[in-house]
Amino acid sequence: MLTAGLKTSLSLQTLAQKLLNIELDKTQQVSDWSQPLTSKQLQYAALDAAILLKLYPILVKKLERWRSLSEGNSHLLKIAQMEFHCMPAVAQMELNGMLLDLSRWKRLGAKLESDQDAALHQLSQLRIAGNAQMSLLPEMTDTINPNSPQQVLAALQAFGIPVNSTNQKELVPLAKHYPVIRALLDYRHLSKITATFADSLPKHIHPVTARIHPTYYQLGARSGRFSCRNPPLQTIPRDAAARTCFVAAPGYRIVRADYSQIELRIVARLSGDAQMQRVYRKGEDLHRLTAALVTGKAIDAVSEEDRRLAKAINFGLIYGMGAAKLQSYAETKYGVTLSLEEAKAFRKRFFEAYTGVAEWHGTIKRSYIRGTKQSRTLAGRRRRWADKPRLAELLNHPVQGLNADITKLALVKLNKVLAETGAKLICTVHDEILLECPAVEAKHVSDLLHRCMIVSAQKFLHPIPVVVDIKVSSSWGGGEA
DNA sequence: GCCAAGTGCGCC
DNA sequence: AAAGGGCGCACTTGGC
Repeated sequence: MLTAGLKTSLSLQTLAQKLLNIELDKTQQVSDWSQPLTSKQLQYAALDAAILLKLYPILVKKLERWRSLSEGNSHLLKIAQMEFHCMPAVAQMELNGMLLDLSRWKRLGAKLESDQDAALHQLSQLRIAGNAQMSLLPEMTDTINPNSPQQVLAALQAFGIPVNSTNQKELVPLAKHYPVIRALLDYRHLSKITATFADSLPKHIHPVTARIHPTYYQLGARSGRFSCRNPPLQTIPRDAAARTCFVAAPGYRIVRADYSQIELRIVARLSGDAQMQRVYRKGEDLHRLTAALVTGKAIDAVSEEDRRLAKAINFGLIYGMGAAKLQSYAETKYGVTLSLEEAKAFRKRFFEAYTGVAEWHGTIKRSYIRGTKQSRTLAGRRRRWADKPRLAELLNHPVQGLNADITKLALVKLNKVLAETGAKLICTVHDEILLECPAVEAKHVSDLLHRCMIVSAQKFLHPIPVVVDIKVSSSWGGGEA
């Protein structure tokens, strides 16, 4: 069950070969280990461990050699050591796993399935406006597969709906004009959720522990983030209906904490942008400020829709999104309709208002033009590219990567202080950490978690304030501060 | 039947 | 001048 470890791209065999000039005979690896071990197997196992001692000093030297002058001469050994110290936390997460309220989950699954059937039925009933004689979808659902992009596209085009693709980006703007597209999107959403989550999660319940133990890949993402599989607990739908099914054991509570707007705070820190710094230092709302700046309204006149627009702008533009993508992103993810001209104008005003961000982009653009093939976070984490990276990758890595550094540092600190409590680490989702602890300890444990996360982020974000939202409840959903 | 690539979409 | 990033999974498609 426990598979924790730094799963790297280099095998031990390769390392031994390259650095020690030793050929490891791996033929024993696939031998039968269930019987009493042969002397060959014992030798193989011992050598596999002994080789690590020889590799250690060589690898440490290599890590020390990689210094970055621009980042206070920090070397890679530091970030590597943080990864090493993070490993026990990862092992704990996998071992502890999460508890799923199976009957609740199955009730939710049944509801989703009936909703899905209803959506499919609606799809078959709907007639296209202006084409009342023609029933698009009996044909569509009887003879074509609604999961086939090819067939769906052909059907939509046959009825004169102007689309080139059937993805959300194309369909969402059309949903308000064509009920059939609304129904199709509803169906697809429900079928995604039922297939990927409702049906699959119960299969991952461990027969002995009755809990779900996914695999966390400590360096699963090139940014330094974790990835998570079997099942992917980092992609559980965020609505309460799904997350309240992940529960604490009887007598226990789930304590969860997440960083508030961590990526935007990192941008404020890295760019030194005056407006962003000011808004965070005053504890104000960055999205409202952006809304005011791009629409020209006074802060108090900003509507909820303006604020949603601003979220799309903030999250999109800091990583170099263009006007056309901003337009469809705002529509698809935030339900805000923009013309291309508006998108262009907002993009322009965003960079006029946040001049520090514009300059930060300029700096990265220059290194992009110089053809750089690597990027570092403030903590010293390095990402390298075999070929020339895209600009957006260079813009993103210092931010997403530092978020990973901060969360991992928090896990390291947490592992130390949690030992004296009954709390168990059960999950982490990029900027969020979940613990499960005896109810009586919940207050104490949430204070510890809060402290660890704040201190870790402050180390890099100072003087930008750090905010951690923390909730205690009997499940992953709901809960109170 | 299997496999790899492509499409689409869940999360941060 | 312009260019969002990072994942994992279900399903189809096209080839064997």
